[in-house]
Amino acid sequence: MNDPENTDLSNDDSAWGELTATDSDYFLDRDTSNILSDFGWNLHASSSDHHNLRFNSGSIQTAGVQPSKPLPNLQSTSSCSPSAVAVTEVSTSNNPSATSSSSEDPTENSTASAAKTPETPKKEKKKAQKRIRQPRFAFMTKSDVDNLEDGYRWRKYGQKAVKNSPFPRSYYRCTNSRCTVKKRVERSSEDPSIVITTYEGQHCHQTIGFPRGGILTAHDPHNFTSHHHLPPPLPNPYYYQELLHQLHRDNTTSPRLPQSTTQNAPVVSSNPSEQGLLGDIVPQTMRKP
DNA sequence: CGTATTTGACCTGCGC
DNA sequence: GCGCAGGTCAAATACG
Repeated sequence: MNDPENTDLSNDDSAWGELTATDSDYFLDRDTSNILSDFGWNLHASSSDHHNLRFNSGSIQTAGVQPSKPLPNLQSTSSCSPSAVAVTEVSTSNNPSATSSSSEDPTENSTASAAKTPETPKKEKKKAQKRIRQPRFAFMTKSDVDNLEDGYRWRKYGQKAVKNSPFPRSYYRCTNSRCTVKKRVERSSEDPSIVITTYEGQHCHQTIGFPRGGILTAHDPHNFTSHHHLPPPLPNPYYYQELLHQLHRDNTTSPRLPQSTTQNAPVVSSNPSEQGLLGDIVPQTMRKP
């Protein structure tokens, strides 16, 4: 393969730039509202919002796989429904040609890879239905921990060594049996302190809170002095919604980007805990249920 | 005992 | 067609 996103993402800004251009990945610096709506989140952020969401070098790098064509009515509320997610023609990580479209089967969703079964009956089924790629988006976070808390529970189902990277990539799946959201976590080969998280799909349920830090942590962002834990709950539609609102609000008052109070690293973390970005972004409603 | 993680094997897709 | 790399499965293991 030709240098998949993993290495690209972890490399530098230019890499992300490439992704944007060649891989049709979603970058929030384009049109946030469109992107989110494509993800099924009917949000309407003002055009100014995307300024705040410009997570290029120095902020959260957010990218996702953009469907070759507008996603068909992807409602987050029903994303768990096979029909809802169905027919999302999206390009794979880096291979525009690797597109596929078909109905998604939540149960069998494991995609074609359900493979491993010695029996062949499933094999045929696999062939019948191509692997489906759901919209994805990734972001980089400066963190010591790989598995960032995002309010959801994830179950690790695999780990793979990544080419051109000394760090393995971990594969997680939402523990919600109905939820087909997956995420990949890997460290940047360039900057080991940066964690690259890629989400795929949408949650069809709400967060369960922060198991370890407790959602209470989000209650007072200022308490987050450490830049561990607390990843941006990106995949959460609700979160995004509030995120946009918050950003929009901030933008109108001060055009500052989510600043990193930690260090002036090449890639600023999205750490809510340490900087405003997600920490500040956490909506009041979420802080105070 | 139930749940989560680890890890080797297998499958798929793509480039050559 | 072959080989490589990414992605997933599932048995074994660890943990609370």
